Amino acid sequence: MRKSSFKVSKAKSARSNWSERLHRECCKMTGPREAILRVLEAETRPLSNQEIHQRLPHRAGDLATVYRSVQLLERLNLVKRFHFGDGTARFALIDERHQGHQHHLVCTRCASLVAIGDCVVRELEARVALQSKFKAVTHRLEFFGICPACQ
Amino acid sequence: MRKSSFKVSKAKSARSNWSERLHRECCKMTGPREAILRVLEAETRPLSNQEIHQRLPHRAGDLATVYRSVQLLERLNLVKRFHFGDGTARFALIDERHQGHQHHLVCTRCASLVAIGDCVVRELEARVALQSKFKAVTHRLEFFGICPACQ
DNA sequence: TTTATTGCAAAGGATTTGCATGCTC
DNA sequence: GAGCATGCAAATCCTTTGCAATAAA
Repeated sequence: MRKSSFKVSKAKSARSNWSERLHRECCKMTGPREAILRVLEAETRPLSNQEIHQRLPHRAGDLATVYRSVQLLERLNLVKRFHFGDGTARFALIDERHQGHQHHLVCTRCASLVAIGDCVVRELEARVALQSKFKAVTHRLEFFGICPACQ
Repeated sequence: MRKSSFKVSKAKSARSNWSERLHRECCKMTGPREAILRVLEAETRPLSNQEIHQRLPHRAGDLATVYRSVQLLERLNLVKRFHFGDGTARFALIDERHQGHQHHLVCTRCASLVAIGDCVVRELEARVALQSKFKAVTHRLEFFGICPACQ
């Protein structure tokens, strides 16, 4: 079956990509880290540290390790951090095709996620940077709403 | 002097607006609440609860009261909450002319603030809502950078 | 073997809450 | 006077950190 074999090879390559990315920064590919990445791979919606920890295979990683790993993975641009406004950070795997820059529509009831195609803010960002004389200007844009299932 | 008398009357009307807004929701205009609003009025950049508390006139409000008041004022749409990514919420008075919908460019070093003229995301928001079948779609957009003084 | 990483427990910081007292309306 | 708001202290929740033990390269 074409489809499944494609999936397997895709998964494999993702895992070795992770490993490579880690090694490039003198970090090790450990059990907990791979487990965390798999948890994030299995769920599209952003997960809190707690939620990641709960989904980990039995005894595969302490909560503190989840915090540390997720922080590392963020630095390596493998995961993206979300702020929904409650004081809890949530994380999702970055879609490689968008190089980490992508915006989302998030359901405020169930936290399910829809990716928004393009970033229309880039031009505005350039203009803003120019006019304000700020350097290293970035932006954060998220949409919120109530998804069909929760309505 | 025209300018200052204008300022005074503007301040007065702002204060009675606050009062009115509070009464509309069966809330009282108390000493601490007015003091907090004045602190926010005096500073354009968003302040944390701690910072608000420190700027309060002597003994005019407990830190817990600041938390409670700011929460209330947010609900009444008098102040806007900012998340800069460190785990601390910051608050600023809402500019009435923008009905609470405005975007900002924030300096990541000193938290100084520049308001961005228009919201270019409105149209995109409508499109997003339509395609995704989400209801009550809103968005949050902030720009970050390093201001001229901090460069 | 060397060095990064983990687990555990404790600390830190922001925020919330319970409750008796005090203050607006 | 009635009911909301405050002060104070304790409790919660998320997150970070120190350090000895462990696992990856």
